Amino acid sequence: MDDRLPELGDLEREVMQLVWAHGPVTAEIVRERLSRRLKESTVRTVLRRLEEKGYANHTVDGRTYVYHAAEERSRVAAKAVQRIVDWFCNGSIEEVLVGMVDNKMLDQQQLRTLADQVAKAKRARGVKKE
Amino acid sequence: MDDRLPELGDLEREVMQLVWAHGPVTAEIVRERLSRRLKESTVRTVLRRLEEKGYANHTVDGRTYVYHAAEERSRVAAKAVQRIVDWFCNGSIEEVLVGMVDNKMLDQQQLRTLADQVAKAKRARGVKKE
DNA sequence: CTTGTAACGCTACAGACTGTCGCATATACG
DNA sequence: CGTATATGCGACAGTCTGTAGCGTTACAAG
Repeated sequence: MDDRLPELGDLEREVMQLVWAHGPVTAEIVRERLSRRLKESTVRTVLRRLEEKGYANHTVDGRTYVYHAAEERSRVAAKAVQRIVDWFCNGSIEEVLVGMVDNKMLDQQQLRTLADQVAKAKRARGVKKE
Repeated sequence: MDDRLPELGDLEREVMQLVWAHGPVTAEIVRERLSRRLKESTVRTVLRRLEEKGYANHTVDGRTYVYHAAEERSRVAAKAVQRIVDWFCNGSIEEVLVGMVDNKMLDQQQLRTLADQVAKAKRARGVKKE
């Protein structure tokens, strides 16, 4: 449940962005949307590796592979953050948040608003998911 | 001011932990504290690379190099998180935080307490630093 | 001044990971 | 059955990381 997803390279990350952004996609679709112009085989290799790494799944439609994100973007982000926290702050999320405030990446105003948003979101969803 | 620090390998990270934990250190000190038993040259190489990457500085004491962390641990962590946020959430910290709550890494209770702590910390320090 | 010793940086090297493909293969369609 | 197309596999170069040997330099004792 808390499987550590391997890190991604730049291209891999860009591809995942697309998968997350435009729902299930084929290698061809990804190729088109991609900023860089790459060969299909390149795209397919990346997609395959993404699957090996556990970031994506694929289903078959006719003879075409359709790739889906294996995990929600926010979930992956959360895990990545969790790892950072474990590495640099002995697991203290507080420390990171404080650091972010110190770094002007986040101010108390935002943090507070956030707490409310989260509380609301949880209340709205908590019922049907738990 | 928002220089992107390169990522660290496992050993590099472990060494940085030591630098942060036991203030300024020499290669020898690091070597002793390190879990793995490594050659001095190895440790020195890592320290040097850490400096090249901008994570550490060194001053000279006699003929010995003393390494200091170039940035606070919490600051580095914050930047790392910032990067995650940029990559996976279009810069929306909220999304990550929400993801963390969804993922049970953080609950509203904690978030709220956090907001208070931060506010207090900022008030206590804000005066003399700004 | 010469030499032993300790600390340093430089260079190297193998293994992993990543970006990029070419190519042999399999399969739906006419 | 042959052609086109989508697939996976294998490959290769470049980079990063862990790990270390070695030549060099500076300080201390003889």
